[in-house]
Amino acid sequence: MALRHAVLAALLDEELSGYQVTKAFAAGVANFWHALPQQVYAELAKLEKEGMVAGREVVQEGRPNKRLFRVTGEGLAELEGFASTAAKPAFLREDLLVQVQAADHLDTGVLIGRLTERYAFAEAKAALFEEQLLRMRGDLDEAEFLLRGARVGPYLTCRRGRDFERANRDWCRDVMEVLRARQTAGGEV
Amino acid sequence: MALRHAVLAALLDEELSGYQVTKAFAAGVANFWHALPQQVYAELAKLEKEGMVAGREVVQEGRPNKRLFRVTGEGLAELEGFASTAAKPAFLREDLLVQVQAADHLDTGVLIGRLTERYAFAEAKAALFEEQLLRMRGDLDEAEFLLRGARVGPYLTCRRGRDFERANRDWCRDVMEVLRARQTAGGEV
DNA sequence: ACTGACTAGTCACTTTCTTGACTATGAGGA
DNA sequence: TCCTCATAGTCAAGAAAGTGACTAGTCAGT
Repeated sequence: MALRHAVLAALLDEELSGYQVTKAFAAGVANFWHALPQQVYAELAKLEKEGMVAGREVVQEGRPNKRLFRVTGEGLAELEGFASTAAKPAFLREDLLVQVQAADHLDTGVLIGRLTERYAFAEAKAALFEEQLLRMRGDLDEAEFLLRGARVGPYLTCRRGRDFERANRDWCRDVMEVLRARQTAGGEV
Repeated sequence: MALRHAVLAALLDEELSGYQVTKAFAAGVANFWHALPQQVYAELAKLEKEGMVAGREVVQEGRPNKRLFRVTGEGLAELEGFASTAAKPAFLREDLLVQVQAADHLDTGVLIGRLTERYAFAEAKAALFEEQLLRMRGDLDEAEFLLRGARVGPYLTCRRGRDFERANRDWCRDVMEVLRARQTAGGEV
């Protein structure tokens, strides 16, 4: 039941529409969680019913009206409660890891294909996070921003996202190297 | 539907009982996936019905009998199919990230508590993975093992698990440093 | 004699996540 | 004019994952 808390956390700093929250989750502001539009809207509806968020209709011209949500006092209390109970650590859960686990029994060429894809994805994602970090800290250098910046929470989670994807990228590179070296060595013998 | 493939991958190198697979998943051989006993047994039953794994009863003395499973040709084909379709990249999905995202609105002391817990957990997990790696490569040095060792798949995924937990540990440390520095700086102003 | 831990496994239930489709409106380009 | 994309959101159904409780025997320690 952490999706609700992720939604609350996303709404803390700004008033957003469901659509905007969705975007945030899709893009990678969801460096800290991931969810589809349907889940986001459903969760927002539940949160509103429970009084954790308050929505207000905004009439727009030239595009559909929207509802902006903000976190209420109760919502903040809920988040505080969540933060004060132990967080369960996440596990790595990647299809690619399962595939590499079976590497010795599968075709190396196919696997290298998967690794190449994941490498490119990780690289792109890391670059995206890096951009976000730059935007967030503006013209301050990182140390200064972390000490005196207004909101460091999103910055810190974004940094974790960046480093995670960098680690994925490096791991893909290393695994490909090993697989290629073994192919060559296998030929030698 | 990757649990089934994770189970298949776990059974590739050795014939295991459901209980042993469970252990593997619980401990951290599940560096690449995580599942509870109930899920493992249910998946094994399904896989057997579909002919992906074959079980055989082993009568034991002094302890309950068990059923050992091995992957069949069909099971291997299923894994090959899985490896040849694109792997969907995983996202970070940690309670603690959600909590840190909201850091600017929550009590720093409470958060540092969570971070300390996660730090210790990550440290312990990383050490465990490191031990496993040592066991797997025996007296060979890493480069030699990766080039000539019999089975490198599990080694490579375990290395990813270790590095993941190290990254978690380092991130926790950095976040705590930032939060503490800001508390002090806040007091100054 | 009792307690707790380990082996080996199962049932029932709930929550969460994912898939796929569908409603509208307006803007910009071929 | 038609097509596609972006905004803004909803419904229904199903697969996957997680929770809690429970059986039953063995072994080591207190």
